[in-house]
Amino acid sequence: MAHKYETVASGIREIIDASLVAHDALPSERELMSRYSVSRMTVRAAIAKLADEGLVYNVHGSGTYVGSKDLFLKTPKLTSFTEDMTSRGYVASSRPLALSRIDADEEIARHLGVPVDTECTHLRRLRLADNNPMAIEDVYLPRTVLEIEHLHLDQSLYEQLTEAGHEVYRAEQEIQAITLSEEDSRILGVPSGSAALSVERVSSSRRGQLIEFARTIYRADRYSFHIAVTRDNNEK
Amino acid sequence: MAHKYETVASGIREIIDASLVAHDALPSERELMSRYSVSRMTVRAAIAKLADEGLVYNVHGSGTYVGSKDLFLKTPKLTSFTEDMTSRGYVASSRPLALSRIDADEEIARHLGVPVDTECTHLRRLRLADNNPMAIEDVYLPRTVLEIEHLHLDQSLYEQLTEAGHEVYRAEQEIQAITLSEEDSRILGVPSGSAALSVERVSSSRRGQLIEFARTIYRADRYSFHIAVTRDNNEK
DNA sequence: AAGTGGTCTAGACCACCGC
DNA sequence: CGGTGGTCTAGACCACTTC
Repeated sequence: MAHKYETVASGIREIIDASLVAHDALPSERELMSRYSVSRMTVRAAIAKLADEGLVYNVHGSGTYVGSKDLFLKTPKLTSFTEDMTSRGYVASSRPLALSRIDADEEIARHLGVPVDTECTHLRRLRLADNNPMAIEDVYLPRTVLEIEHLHLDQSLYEQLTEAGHEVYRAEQEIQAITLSEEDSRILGVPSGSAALSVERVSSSRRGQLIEFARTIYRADRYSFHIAVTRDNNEK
Repeated sequence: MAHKYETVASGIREIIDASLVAHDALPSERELMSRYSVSRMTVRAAIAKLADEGLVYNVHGSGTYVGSKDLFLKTPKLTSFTEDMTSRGYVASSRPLALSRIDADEEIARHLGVPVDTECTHLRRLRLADNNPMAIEDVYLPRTVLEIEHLHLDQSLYEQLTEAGHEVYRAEQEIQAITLSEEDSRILGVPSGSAALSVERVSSSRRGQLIEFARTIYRADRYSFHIAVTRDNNEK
């Protein structure tokens, strides 16, 4: 355990697991200070971390309390398809449908922030969960980010990007409902004209460099999107 | 300006607006300390607030930088339909379709965490943007939260809930693609069988009490969901 | 090696809640 | 009123990036 506040945070987790339920009060910050022999700032750093995850919440002047279990879910996180499926209890797999070098059309160029006709790598994959079709994914990468010859279909794309010095840190996602094309319906094994969930993702590095544009089309009958949001009343 | 860190945060905003663009470095924390005559912790509190909003980001050992404009605004936030439409540049309006007292069925009871047959208030509204149908919204509230006689159709529901001591603080949302029913297609003015975006929301207070279950069905041709996500590599 | 953000101490006073 | 979390000071050392 590298840092003290992480030790304290783990300790608080144990206290909660051992003896507290939703809306019970935690020991006060001053009590935790002496219990772990740390300064108050360290206790507050630990609590801030747990509050960020929604495990506890603060009430000014009253105390810190255990959050309700129904609301445990973390802030939405950027995950790979494999991570996403694993967390949903499926075994993820993948079948390549196409891999080619293309010139960016207007839409791809706009999303990647590059000029039209910039050389790009295009990868189209069928994504499966427990060996059943779940989604069709199209990924577009500027050739300068990852050359097509260096792309290994049997390794995680994010891992390869990290190794190439383009670690994905954040992404913007646009979620919409669409009606499946004839071809996509056939690939996904659903009736033609079915509804589907389209997720367009633009990924970037910590420093803001655009790395990837991807569109994933999920079967509506097998996939939904779950996010937790909070109301920010303390702006400005 | 109540607190010093807010003053510092405003000052940093001004510095950015006046002379910095995306990925430029901010003055160092120690420089800001002396410039505003505050302690380092206060500077860090200000920067933490701005980083939370995505306006700046930290790089350990290097500096604090201005976030890229494309990526800064969209931390997912819990918004009312009116706020949402306003931020998208539309004028929101509403037309009540039904208001009744019902007994919770299994689904509603599960979402609201109450026994089946608990008395609830049900409000169904057509939501319009610039006077064009955008969505159909069904809201279910336990009667103990807001009695049907106290519900005013001409006032914001969230305002009324706040006044009744049930301020909505966070929500879990489930987003999926659906195929519109005959009736909903007619109400929304789209062809029968069109795809639509369904957003189910369970709202709760800061203390975790479940307040509201709502399902909003958006026209797929007019609405999409935009969220920014980050990759959390620092868990555990 | 110099400069940056990350963690931490040992105090202090303020704002808010509940009795 | 006493106890709580919220803000703040004036230092310190560590970890990391950059040159």
